[in-house]
Amino acid sequence: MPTIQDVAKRAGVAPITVSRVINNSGYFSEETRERVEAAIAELGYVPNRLARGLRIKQTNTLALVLTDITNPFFTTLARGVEDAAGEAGFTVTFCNTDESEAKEQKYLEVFLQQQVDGILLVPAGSSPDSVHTAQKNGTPVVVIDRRVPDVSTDSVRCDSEAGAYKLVRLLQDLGHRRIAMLGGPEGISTADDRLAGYRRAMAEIGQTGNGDLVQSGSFTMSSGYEMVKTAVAKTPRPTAIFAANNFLAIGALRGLQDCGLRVPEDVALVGFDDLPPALTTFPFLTVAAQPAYDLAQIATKLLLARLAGEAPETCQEIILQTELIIRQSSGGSLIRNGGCDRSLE
Amino acid sequence: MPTIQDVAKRAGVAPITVSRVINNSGYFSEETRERVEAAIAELGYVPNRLARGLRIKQTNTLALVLTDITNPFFTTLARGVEDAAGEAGFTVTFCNTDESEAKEQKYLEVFLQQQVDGILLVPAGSSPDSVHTAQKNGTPVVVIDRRVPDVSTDSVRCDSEAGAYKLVRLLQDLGHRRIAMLGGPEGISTADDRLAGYRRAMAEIGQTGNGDLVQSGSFTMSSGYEMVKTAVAKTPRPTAIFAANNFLAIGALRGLQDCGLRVPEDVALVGFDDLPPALTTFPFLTVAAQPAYDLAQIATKLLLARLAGEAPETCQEIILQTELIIRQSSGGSLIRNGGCDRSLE
DNA sequence: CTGTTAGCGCGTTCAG
DNA sequence: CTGAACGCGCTAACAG
Repeated sequence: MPTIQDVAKRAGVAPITVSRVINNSGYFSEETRERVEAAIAELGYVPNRLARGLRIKQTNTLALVLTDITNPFFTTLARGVEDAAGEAGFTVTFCNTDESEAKEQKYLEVFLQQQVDGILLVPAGSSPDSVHTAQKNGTPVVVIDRRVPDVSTDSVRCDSEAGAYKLVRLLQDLGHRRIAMLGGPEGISTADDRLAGYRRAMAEIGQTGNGDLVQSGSFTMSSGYEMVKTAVAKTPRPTAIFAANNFLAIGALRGLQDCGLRVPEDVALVGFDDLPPALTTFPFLTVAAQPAYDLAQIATKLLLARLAGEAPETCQEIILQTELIIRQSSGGSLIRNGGCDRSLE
Repeated sequence: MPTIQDVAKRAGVAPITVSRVINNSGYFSEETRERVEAAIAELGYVPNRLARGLRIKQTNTLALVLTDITNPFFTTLARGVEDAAGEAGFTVTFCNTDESEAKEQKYLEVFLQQQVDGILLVPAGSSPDSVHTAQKNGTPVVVIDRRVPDVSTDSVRCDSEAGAYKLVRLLQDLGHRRIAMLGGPEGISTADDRLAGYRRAMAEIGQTGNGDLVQSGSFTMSSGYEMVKTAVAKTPRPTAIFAANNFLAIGALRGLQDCGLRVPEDVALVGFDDLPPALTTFPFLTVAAQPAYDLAQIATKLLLARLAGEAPETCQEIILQTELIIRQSSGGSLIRNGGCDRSLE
């Protein structure tokens, strides 16, 4: 592969001149620019970013650490990050921790070694280690979607507590009193906050100790499937179910169908996180939807501002609200079409 | 940030000795290893991969160029690549071209500058430029999912022609003769091949010139929505629709519902690419499913073999088959539950 | 406007 | 088993 030296020789100039042309920095005449560009084209020269990064101590790269790349919420997030970073001339490197703190640590280490300029992190657990590691290294971090305890860091997320509260209140307004909760992993702030929102709403109707109606699992379809079966086996049977994320809701729906229970006639169902329209055969689930794309844009811009030294000294904590989207699965008087073809509506 | 020199000083050894310990190469005593590791821990030393890559001319990084990261087919692909690469100690860098050849060129340039060791490419168009650019640079490429004309390169994909043929034959076996096709972008091999499969099946029932039944658009929900409306406006109305990918199928379903047409009673519908169960409220669409994860694993292993110099000289072209998954949307005698709750089945 | 010198952090080469 | 010298490709700092 040709180097900047080869280009310089061919153009009859010094390497630094080639560098100036490539990066459009400093001064050079129009004529030398042409000569250099001709040489670059003739040789098929490709600048080496490793060498450049080593020299200038900046790579124009951001890292995005996701916990589950198969979840549309996170792919939408990824789009938002990529779009915002791209506009600023930054490249994004993704990875997928599979909700494992060990993987998270490993990837983070790799990113730091790669000298990424900043990190957008969806934490896989409640350990502050990753954030600390990055901060000790002097690499700015913005935490997305979830809280991490015991660290001071920029963070951008949705108000899960309020979203959950709204959903459960909706169910209560529809007349439900016995509402089961299918929760996410304990220690994950989104799971904890959604549970808190549920508890607050339930307390308002005088139910405080309804431990038997609450379960926690993982953010997967199979977990939703298992938990819902346990939930509907209780006596008396819950009349409504709140699933703490999109995969849990789908699993719950499957489980209810397998039990021969109709949604919403026999059991109402609401979930957290919407499914993209392009992936949904029949929009059916009532959900609290998070503005994933906006979340990502805001987080990325905050990180870029930090890198540019333009952000305020103190840590920023930005919290967006969810949107309640009411569809058939919650049932009740808000939906009026009572035919058998509701799911084709 | 501490460098290898700092660690060396602290441990009372030469930098090269630290290097040997880190990379577990060459010889060193147990005692020096301990001293070096202690120094690394005390200083919080993080090796600089830029410097390492610059020196050894290898980054242990693969690039994965995707056209649409919101499509589950591609996220599954990404998982497969990441898993296979991770096992071999390689890191994966993703990007998203949005089906734009210009973006593809831009990202490719960046990846080459970053000195990635190999590239997995889902081409956004039919131009061989990207593959040529990489090959001229000496960076191995494996093309995934789609064919690229006029280049000799490794490639791994599914047999779209045969998959489409199977789907259309299924419709024909169910009695359909007037079958409309909602195609993808011309020039994208998967779109072209699926059209070819459709044509072959239609020719077998004596229909060769059914140009009015064929449309082409983009691989999006809105395109499917538009095209299906045009399709059902024809006289006589088609009795079945073949959508060339998952987003097109969803869009078609929406369009049919908006026209007051029931699926499958009024119009049968089949699609290409399955939707992940965890994202599907009601499994409903009959599809030709592609083994995305396996595809990715095979492609990655092929690329890694190339890098290791273990692959045969000649270009490999690996073609997998699709699986026909029959659900309600194709209708007909193969489904027997004729109730109104079929979509909740 | 252009060039020279030096060094980013690491690992190969060769010598002990 | 350990180390010294050198260079990977690039650019900051300074000279001219």
